[in-house]
Amino acid sequence: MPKVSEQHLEARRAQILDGARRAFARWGYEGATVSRLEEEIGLSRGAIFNYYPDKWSLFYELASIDQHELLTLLADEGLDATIRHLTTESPEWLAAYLEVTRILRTTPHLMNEFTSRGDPDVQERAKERLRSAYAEGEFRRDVSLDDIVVFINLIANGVALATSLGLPLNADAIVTLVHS
Amino acid sequence: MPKVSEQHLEARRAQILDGARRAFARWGYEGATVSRLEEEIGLSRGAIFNYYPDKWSLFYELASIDQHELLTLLADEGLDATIRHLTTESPEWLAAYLEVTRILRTTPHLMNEFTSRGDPDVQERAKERLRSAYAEGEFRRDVSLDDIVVFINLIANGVALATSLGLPLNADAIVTLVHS
Amino acid sequence: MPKVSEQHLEARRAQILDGARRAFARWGYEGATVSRLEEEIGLSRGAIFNYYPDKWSLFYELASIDQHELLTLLADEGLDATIRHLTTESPEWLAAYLEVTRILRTTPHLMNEFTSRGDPDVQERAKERLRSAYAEGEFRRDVSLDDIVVFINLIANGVALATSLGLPLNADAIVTLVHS
Amino acid sequence: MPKVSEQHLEARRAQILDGARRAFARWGYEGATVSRLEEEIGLSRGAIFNYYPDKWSLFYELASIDQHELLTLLADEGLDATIRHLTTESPEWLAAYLEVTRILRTTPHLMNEFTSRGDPDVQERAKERLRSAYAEGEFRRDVSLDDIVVFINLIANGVALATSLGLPLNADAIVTLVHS
DNA sequence: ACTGGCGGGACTGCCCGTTAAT
DNA sequence: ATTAACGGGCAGTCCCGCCAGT
Repeated sequence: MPKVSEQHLEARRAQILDGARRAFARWGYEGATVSRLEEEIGLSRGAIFNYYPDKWSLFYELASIDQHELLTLLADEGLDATIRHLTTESPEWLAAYLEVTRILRTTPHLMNEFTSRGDPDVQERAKERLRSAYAEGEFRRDVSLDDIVVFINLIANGVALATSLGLPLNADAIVTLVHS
Repeated sequence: MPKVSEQHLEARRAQILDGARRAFARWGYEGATVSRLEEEIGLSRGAIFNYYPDKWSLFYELASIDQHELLTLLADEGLDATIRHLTTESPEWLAAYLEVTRILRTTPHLMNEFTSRGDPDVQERAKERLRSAYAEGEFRRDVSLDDIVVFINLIANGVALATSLGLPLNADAIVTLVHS
Repeated sequence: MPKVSEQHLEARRAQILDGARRAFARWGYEGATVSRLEEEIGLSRGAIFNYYPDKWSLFYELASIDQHELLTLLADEGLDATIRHLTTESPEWLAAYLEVTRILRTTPHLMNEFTSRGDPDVQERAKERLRSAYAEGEFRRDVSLDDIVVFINLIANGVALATSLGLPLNADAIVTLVHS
Repeated sequence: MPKVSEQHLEARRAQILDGARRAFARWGYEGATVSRLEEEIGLSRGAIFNYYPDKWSLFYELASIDQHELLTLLADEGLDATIRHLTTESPEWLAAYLEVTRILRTTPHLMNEFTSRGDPDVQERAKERLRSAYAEGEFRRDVSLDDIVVFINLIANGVALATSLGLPLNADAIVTLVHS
């Protein structure tokens, strides 16, 4: 029997995630000290750690949400829309996202958890979407679909990184180059 | 009249850079504490900081060496060789390289210094190489050279990031996809 | 809505200042390492630096309190009482006070802040007190008031320094010598 | 059988002392790192520590020289000249001199050594000079000579401190005020 | 539910004096 | 005699997360 309504709890979680995303975007993961998280979120340590056990799980939650969104977009709207989405995404947030690869790399436990997370259903749908696009000749046929998937991943990463570095990207050109 | 020979000094610098690269590769930039640098390098703080004023300049030196190598490769051997080189580069080291984008991003002063560094001559030669490849029709003509350069940067970043994340890359496929 | 009462906070501040004064008195400014401050205060780094941003501001606060006390004494009780007060002040603390002149000297920024701090009202009252004492012939007239003020400062500093060096001072003699 | 002439050794010692005095004056005792001493002296650590076992003994030597000079001046030229000398002495050096009182205070061993050092003969002559000045009525008679000596010490210290703080001193006024 | 005081660990960079090398 | 590489200690301070208190 919670003292406050479920809605209140949800609103708090949203508030915390929003603020945390801003803080991570602005300062990066390590640069986003708990103190800065407090500022950006508008709640104190106690409140934040009441909802998320530690800083990492906050970030983890945000990354999971993103991954889900991106895969859903890929499954529903296709590759072009996804790439365009990436180029318009907050560069700073993407940079923070990239930053944590170090933490993942140096703590294998987290790495496993991180990569195996996500809704298998959406992942399957996204893969299916790419498969049919390949079948319909949207991509070059002199390279296997698997390699194309890797390449697309690579483009996505590249876009993320370039965006995070502040390089001006021409989304149209990239979309064109990826195809045929 | 230095106490030790120039050779000794050079050897020490190499030893330090080598160890530092390993440490950064293994632990990431922030994860590579000075203590771990000491371990990996095999020298004490006193020795290390006798050659480089601080941790950052150590990393900076390594990054500069890399950039120079890469541009030289691009200028001399062309794009394909460069991409292949990237895919065989130590993933861990690349990850560390990516990690510092945060530091660069949040300290504009360093960002400027970092991006404007390097030998202008090599940079020009690399650009020239791409220009002539474009003129010779190695790349698609429905997109401007500028956009292609951005795209290639993007590929490079993507390769680096994918490699750092441990994704298995098929260099041939990527090289193929970049062309036409 | 703070977690602890204002009284608690005040008590903590007092505890910290007291301990810090003892530590500075015992070990001098530079000699009072944060570790020793912890010991003397009885709180951890975390607690101390929760109230004061750094070691210097701790010292600064103590010095400000002292200066205010001394000027108030001069304004209310006059010069003799002030000199007597100085001779009974903790020699060790005065020594620490003198020690920081080096820090002030070598960092002009701090010097300005340090000398321009304090309540102007009390300063004015103290000056006024000296002015009327001069007018009433308490001091020699063959020297200007300005020079006398400098001289008094000098005496104060000298008393502080002598006290800090452990010289036994005869307050009566000094008071006598300062006058007419 | 020294390899170099005694003169050379003496010159080196002088060079070291000169540079050290400048460094201490500029940076204070603790602020004068060995590196800065090297710069100012123009010799390396090895050379410096070849002549003086450590930083402290360097300072000690300088302080001893000063004390001797000052007492000699007092004995030969009298109080006024001594005070004037103090007011024209390098303020920075005096400040460094004051700074080490902390070190002396916190290490009783050094304190004893420091205060008991010096040529007893000169000390006696200086005292004698003051005694006769007192006898000839140069100072007030309503205060004992001992107290006057303390007072003069105090003035000296005060002058040193004030000078070190950059206060503009009117030597004439001070000399006047000390007398009669 | 929420606050923020607090503990204590860890970081980088600096500093002094030793010592191997010339 | 002189150099400078080098070891190792330690300083200040920041930071995360716990939990006492409201």
